[in-house]
Amino acid sequence: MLNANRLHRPELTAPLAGGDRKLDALTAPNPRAFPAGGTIVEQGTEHGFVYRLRTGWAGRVRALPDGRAQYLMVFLPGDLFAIKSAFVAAHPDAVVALSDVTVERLEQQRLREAFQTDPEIALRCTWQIVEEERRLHNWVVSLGQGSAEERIAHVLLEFSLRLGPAQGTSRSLEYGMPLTQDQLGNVLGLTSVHVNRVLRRLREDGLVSIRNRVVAIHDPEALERLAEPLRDATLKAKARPELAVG
Amino acid sequence: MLNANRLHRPELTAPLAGGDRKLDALTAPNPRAFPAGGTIVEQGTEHGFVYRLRTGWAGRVRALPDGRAQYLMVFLPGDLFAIKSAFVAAHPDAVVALSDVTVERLEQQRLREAFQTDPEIALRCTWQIVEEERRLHNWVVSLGQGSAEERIAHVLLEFSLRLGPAQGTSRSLEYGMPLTQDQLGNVLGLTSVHVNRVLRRLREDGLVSIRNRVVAIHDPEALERLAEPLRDATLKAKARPELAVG
DNA sequence: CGCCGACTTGAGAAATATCAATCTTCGTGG
DNA sequence: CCACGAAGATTGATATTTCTCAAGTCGGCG
Repeated sequence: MLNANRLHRPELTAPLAGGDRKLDALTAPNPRAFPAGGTIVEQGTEHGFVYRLRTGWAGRVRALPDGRAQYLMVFLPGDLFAIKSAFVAAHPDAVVALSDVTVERLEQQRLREAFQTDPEIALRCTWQIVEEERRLHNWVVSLGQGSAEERIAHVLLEFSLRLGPAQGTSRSLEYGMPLTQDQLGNVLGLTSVHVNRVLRRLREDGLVSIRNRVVAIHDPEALERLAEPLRDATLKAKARPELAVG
Repeated sequence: MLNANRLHRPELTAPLAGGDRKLDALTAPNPRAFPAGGTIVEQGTEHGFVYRLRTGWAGRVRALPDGRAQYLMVFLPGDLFAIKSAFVAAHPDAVVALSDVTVERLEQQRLREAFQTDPEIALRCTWQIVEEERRLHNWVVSLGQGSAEERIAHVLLEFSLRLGPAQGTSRSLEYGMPLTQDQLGNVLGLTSVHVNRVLRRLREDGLVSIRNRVVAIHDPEALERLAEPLRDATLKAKARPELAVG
């Protein structure tokens, strides 16, 4: 059975972990595997499933008609996606595998029923939706106001926080990160060349380095100082969304 | 009583309009007025209300510790906001009045009850949440990939579309728009100086002009051609979110 | 009248993109 | 085990976009 640790979810405190475990019961027996670069959910299709990422990284990406591309969300193990499709029509953007991944599928119909009868399930799903909005808000702030340096510092720290418990610490100072610099550019709204140059500067300044798909944070304080302006207040206050009592 | 037309919501087809009317019954008797620049919802506070914007423009804005600011959402008449606070803990960002506004307040408690018993209410609220995410996705694409010109063209067209029915056409070629160039910059992630220069170019090229808080679109086709790469597929397909049957 | 906020414009600086070569790594077939 | 090829990373030179700073200008309003 999956648990919060295996799912790498620092935020999943007890009630969320409970909901997460209960999702197992709704999960189709055999997880599906996709190779890096594969398309997990096609653009604009309707489909009867909600997904939970079991291993690997995935991302929602929008392809512009002229060839540009922009990632709209990065999913790490434990994240639910296409969750809103359980409640509304399909999303217009594809979800692709950023590394080799395995995903679990949940039938929309059964999830909807469980959502209405089981508060823990409802909390787990609601948390995902709210968390996703929080990330989008931060993303807008990052793209709108952050310099390349700030954006990169911020995103590397965010991944670190989200992966934290996987390494048994509250923050991973070293973690696997499958994105190419090109993909990182499409996450951050920068060209891969510029991502590369900024990463070099950060490496030369001893803040952080990426080698072999592994991020190593050498000076967490300095990196946080850099990303500080983009840091969202929710994290500072350690606030957690709580289900309002109906 | 409010109706879809007065609320300026092109998207509110019958079932949404029905939910909208039903919200009237949940609305506190006296709408509140705020002057331009006023704070409707303070940053980080808990409050027992959901709001519906009746007249004027408002925006959710994040202030960075170093003085920068970034808007996360622009609300037009008819929009519900702080809606998620009915289901989860408070949002960390303030909502401010971009013009003189009047807002209606809805008690969270009563809205939650109505949400669970009335499908039209549920649809109306769900639509708002999904719509907000759609806008955020487009915003990320715009900030991440759009040039200043594209972003400005795109946002002016978006406002036009959202206000459309107010002028009795499907698209307003002329509409009031209370944002200063400074605020527009904080929406688009640009400085007001640059916003100004780009607007001048667009004006000189005969695409669009802003005078006296009024946007006049002189060449809709050319403006759309400019914004085309940022246009979201949902609009092209005229897809509308539909409540899945539980 | 005179001030204040918003808009406008200019000059120059900084950030980021573009184009074009390498260089490295790594898997794969011979 | 090696050669090769492809994809990603790195770097340089240059162009473009956007910002910064500074100085007006314009229009409404007390």
